[in-house]
Amino acid sequence: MRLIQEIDQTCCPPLVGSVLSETDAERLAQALRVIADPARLRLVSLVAASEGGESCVCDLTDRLDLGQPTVSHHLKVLTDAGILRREKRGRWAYYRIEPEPLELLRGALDPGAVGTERSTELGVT
Amino acid sequence: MRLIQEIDQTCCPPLVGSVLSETDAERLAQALRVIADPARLRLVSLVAASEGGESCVCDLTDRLDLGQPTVSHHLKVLTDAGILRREKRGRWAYYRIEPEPLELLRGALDPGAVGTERSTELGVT
DNA sequence: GGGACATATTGACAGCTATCGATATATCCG
DNA sequence: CGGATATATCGATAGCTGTCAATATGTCCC
Repeated sequence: MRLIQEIDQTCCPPLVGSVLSETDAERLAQALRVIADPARLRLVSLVAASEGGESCVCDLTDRLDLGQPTVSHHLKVLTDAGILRREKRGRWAYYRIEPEPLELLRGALDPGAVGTERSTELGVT
Repeated sequence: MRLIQEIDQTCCPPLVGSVLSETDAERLAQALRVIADPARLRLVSLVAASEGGESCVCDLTDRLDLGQPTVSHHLKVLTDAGILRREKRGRWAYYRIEPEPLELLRGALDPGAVGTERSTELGVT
């Protein structure tokens, strides 16, 4: 039983700039854990690089040296997180990138204030 | 026994733009796992927000609701990854952010080619 | 030296998760 | 309907890691 772990607007306050609350840290960590896996990184990379911007599971399974259930599992994790979108057409399931979540994660990693004095200007709690 | 897992220039080819090799995916995943933890995210956030850009361990231990050995462990993981730098002065150890690794990770997440045709232009393997 | 303090290391353990084989579900086709 | 194909789900397991208590190391000061 896996919980939905959608990466939404509220998941990713910037890592630097103000101190992360326990809740925010938990949320951001959960979002990062989704992509902190080699198989899932390769899946995202494969889908993004595929022509038409989408891949069906069979293509992905072929290239990952992992069993089909395992690939399916990773795709579910990525989809639940909102990073991939699933569309079923006939017997096949096609996955494509949903750009926003990755962009949000990226934004959370650095607002450009690392190592500067800006951090103290922003009302540290 | 923990391996050094320095995040260097070679760790983070872009996630999107070409297909990640198994090795690159493993490296990037390892780097992401370092920050995919709520305690470590809060540590980075705390250090970045502290005045002077540095904190000693005692300050961090106070604010994390975790035991001192646990905080020390997380600081070691972050330091081994190159995200924090340790400087010992007297009895105290001070940690500060090393901006580059986070910036590299951030860069790996998206070169701006998500969902565009650019990915196919870049020589997909 | 010796006590107090700050931090690091060690060893143990519980919880999580990546993986697999087996099976279920769903869709197409003849 | 029945077989074939594509994907998802289930149950089990092994390996990893975050956490802690106990202890070690290092530093200052009297």
